[in-house]
Amino acid sequence: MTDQTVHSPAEYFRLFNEINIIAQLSSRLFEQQLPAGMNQSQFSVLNWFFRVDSEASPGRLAAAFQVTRGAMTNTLKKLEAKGFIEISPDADSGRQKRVTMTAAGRAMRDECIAGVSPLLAEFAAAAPAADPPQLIASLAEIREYLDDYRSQAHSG
Amino acid sequence: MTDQTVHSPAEYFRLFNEINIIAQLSSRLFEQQLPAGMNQSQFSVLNWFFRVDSEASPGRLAAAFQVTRGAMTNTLKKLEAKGFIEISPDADSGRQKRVTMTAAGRAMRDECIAGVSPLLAEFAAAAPAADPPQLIASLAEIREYLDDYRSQAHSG
DNA sequence: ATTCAATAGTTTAATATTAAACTTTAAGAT
DNA sequence: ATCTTAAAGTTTAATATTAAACTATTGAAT
Repeated sequence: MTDQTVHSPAEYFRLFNEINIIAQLSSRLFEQQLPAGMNQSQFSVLNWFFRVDSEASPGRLAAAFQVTRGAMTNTLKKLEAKGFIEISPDADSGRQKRVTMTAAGRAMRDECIAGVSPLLAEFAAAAPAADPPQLIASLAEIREYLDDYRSQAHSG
Repeated sequence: MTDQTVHSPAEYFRLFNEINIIAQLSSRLFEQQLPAGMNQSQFSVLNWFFRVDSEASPGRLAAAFQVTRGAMTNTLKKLEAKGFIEISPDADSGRQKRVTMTAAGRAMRDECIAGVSPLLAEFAAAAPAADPPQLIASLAEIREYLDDYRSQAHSG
């Protein structure tokens, strides 16, 4: 149990302000480094298959990225049209689908990483955040809180 | 090569991932607390007039929030239509405009704050971030870096 | 077995945003 | 003075997202 002072709501307000502006700026910068036709949402899905699991339902992906199922339907359609993923019926459940990444998808994921790496390297070299691991830990905590809050408020 | 002094690009990648997800979740939560017809962009402009200055050009506001001038034109139109701001010609410059907040705008800003306060208070009470001021400072540093980076990369 | 509710995915309408083209105004070079 | 360039704001087309309505499937209760 840490000895915390009570932080003001206004402080959290500023916190979310900063987060929003960074999200906007960084998303734009990143997307500019991606190969033509790719955006952050599409890349995130390909990268998820690389990092997390070799297959998933659309709903699982929507939950992972905190977007609506409709948004994920749209993103997956784009990826499927370009041959980066395959969408097949799920043998175990008629209402679910099974999404997997193709070889072309893996290649595109690598291309995206290559495109983004210089920017990230430059960023890491400049090191504008004093302690990234600590920062990530704090943000993860906030993200989990928000995620729980949403679940409670909407379905409970 | 340790990640202890020099931080890895991958770490920054995770950092931006967290930031993006939080931005998405928090924006949605906040907007749900605002009075009907108001969104975060519109509220931010009203709040800016409260916090920062009593008047501004559209371009100054666009720069403050890191959105395009086109986006700001759109937001200001909405606010003007509802009588929350006034847009008048600038006496000193024929190509600039002068935006000010009306009394109705101040009232709506207060209403927004009232709507959002319970959520923020709940959040502050739960205190999911160990050290908000430190977190804000780190994020501000990143935001400034990104802002500079963009200026350098795009204008020379 | 039938009914009812929940779940997975899709579709639709509305909206906010970007990038780029455009208009108008200002400022500087000659 | 005239021309050129930059700046401020608007408009347009494209796109991603949400919320809500919709279809189809599953599972549970009776």
